[in-house]
Amino acid sequence: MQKDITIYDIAKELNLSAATISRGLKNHRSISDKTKKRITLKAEEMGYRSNTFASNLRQKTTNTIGVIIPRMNSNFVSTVLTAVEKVANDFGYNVIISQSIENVNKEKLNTQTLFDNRVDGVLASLAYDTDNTKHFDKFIKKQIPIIFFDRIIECDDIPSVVIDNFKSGYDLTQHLISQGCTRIVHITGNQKRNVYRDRFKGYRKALAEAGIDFTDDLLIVNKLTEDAGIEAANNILKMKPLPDAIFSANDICAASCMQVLKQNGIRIPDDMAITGFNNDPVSRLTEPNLTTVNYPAFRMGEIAATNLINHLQGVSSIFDTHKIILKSELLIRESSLKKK
Amino acid sequence: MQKDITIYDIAKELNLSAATISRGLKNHRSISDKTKKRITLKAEEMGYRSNTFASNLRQKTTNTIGVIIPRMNSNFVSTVLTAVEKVANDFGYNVIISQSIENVNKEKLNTQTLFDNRVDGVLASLAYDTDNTKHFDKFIKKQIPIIFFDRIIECDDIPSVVIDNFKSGYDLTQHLISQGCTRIVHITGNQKRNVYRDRFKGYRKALAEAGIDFTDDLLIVNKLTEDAGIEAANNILKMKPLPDAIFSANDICAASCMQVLKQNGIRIPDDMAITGFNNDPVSRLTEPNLTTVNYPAFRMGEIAATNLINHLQGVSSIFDTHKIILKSELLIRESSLKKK
DNA sequence: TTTGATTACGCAACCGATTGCGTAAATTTT
DNA sequence: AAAATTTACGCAATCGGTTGCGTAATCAAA
Repeated sequence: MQKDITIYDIAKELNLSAATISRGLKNHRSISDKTKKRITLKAEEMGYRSNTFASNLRQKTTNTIGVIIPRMNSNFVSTVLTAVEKVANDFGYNVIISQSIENVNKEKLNTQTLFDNRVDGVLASLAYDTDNTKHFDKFIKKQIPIIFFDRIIECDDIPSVVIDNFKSGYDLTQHLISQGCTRIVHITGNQKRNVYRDRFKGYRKALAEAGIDFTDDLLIVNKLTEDAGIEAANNILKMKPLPDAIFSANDICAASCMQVLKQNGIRIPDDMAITGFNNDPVSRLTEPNLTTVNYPAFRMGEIAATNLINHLQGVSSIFDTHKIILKSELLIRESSLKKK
Repeated sequence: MQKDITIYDIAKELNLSAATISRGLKNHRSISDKTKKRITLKAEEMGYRSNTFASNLRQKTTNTIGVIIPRMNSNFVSTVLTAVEKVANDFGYNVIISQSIENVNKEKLNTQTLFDNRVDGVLASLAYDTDNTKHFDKFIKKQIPIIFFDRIIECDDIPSVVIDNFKSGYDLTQHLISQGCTRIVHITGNQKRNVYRDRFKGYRKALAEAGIDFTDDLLIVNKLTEDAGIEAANNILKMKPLPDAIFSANDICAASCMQVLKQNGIRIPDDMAITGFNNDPVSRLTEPNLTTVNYPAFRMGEIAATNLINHLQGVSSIFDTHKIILKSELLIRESSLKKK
């Protein structure tokens, strides 16, 4: 295992100083073109690679952005991450990803890890039960920029990128009502989380506008997992009278729920219409296909990462825009289309 | 934005040397317990955080492991990553994840990035078309340990963690044959990739043992995506005579394929049995549920990461075991159970 | 009380790149 | 040709922990 080549080694070979090598490699203007060429050539020849740590230590910057997400095993999150990684790489940034497993305490640990790793900026989508942003204060104090995406908390110091969950919830519900549904169950997640809270509000508003009463027994709050969908279905089957529609706050839960209902002889959408949320691939595999809301995941990751990096590079400030709302659209499929 | 606290600041406050602070914080035995306590307390009080770069620079180690994966948006990969992250965190390691997007060239770039970031070790699952390990040589030269998992290339210098794809392919096919199927289509991926090649071999062997001829028109090679499944189904529908079973090398493709077949009046499993691979959640959402092979994803990530870190810490060597084969099991569900 | 062993800590060099300041050489201006 | 600029580069300090070696102080043994 040979020793690493440093700028000092190159300097010695070329009878130059390390300072000149450093400047030459960074294309500094005070180095003549001829010398620059000699330097880069020699560096290449010797197999030089810059030592990030020495550089970071001196420059107090890491060219790394940290991302906190609840979990990465959803189509939505992995798509966002793909976009973030792409943008970051294009700008020469590295990405550190950490999962909170939907747990505030793990999320707090994650912020600490990212902080200790001195990330230049942070992108975060919050855990189920995160209800304040105190654990992000350390970043703010050090003026390390943060952008929340999707699962956010409104907060003066932290801008965010989201979709209009309220409107989407409203649109979905209105669609169900337009199909003649009046007894619509809503399956959702922890109401601390903006996305679920807002969808629920949209649902309430649509009901109210249609003059339909809302009663608590129509609301199911769970983890929105595959298993939770099965359990929800079993509870729904016990309801009297049976509901005529279900609006689940994600596709996975809607899909497993639908399956159990079908197994119990419920015809979808005739006996019961179902809608999901997210446009996850499973929404296209259920039978009937699931009506859902398309979520611009890639775009969201792209925008969040681009804004963060532009801020870091002084191109623009993340504080120029406090909240960016992306367009989401209703995808009406057979699971909610009652035959006339 | 206040200045960062360093060990020198703590040293000044306590009238000690920086060396003592450094040792005290690392619980070095040559520092008295009383002094250690004073140090840790003061450090806490002053809000000290260690500067990783200074430390890395000096120690020539980064406590970071790099992971290369084709994509993270599959249940299998995200589960592996979750396990890797968990193990790494438990041992105080950081994880850098990079996606090759199933592309050798991107994979090569990724190895370079990880190399430049001086990761202490590497875990990799190879892209579709990777057919040699030359781009990993730089790690080997520097004695940076690598472990391949799942998508591997047999190679003397790089140990791996896998499942027995050959046996699983064999078992699945034998199961289909036991159900009376004789004309079994195999949908698979790039044959450069061990996982697909081995499953195919298992399939061939089961056929041969049952005295069933294999003909090329029963083989469909594609990207195993949702769309590829749809296309495959359309091609299968044109086959004369129709096959009586399909063995798809993953669940996603099997699921979308099944859907199209059903829409065209094919009854599953009576007209055509279908099996997938991976035990992806979608395998439980199709109707009928998909027969598949359970993949110990979490365990695989756990083992790969643990072995790598143990090697880094000198506890054991990754070269003790050249290849670890995890147990995978056939999950027989309705999609392949022909009624008698 | 003296000697030898042990404990507890400090000194200073180092890791490798960066950068403000200084200067010799080259070039332009008067 | 002398003076004023400009060009091109070097010196040396710096970033913050780490660690081999050295030593004063404490303690046990003789």
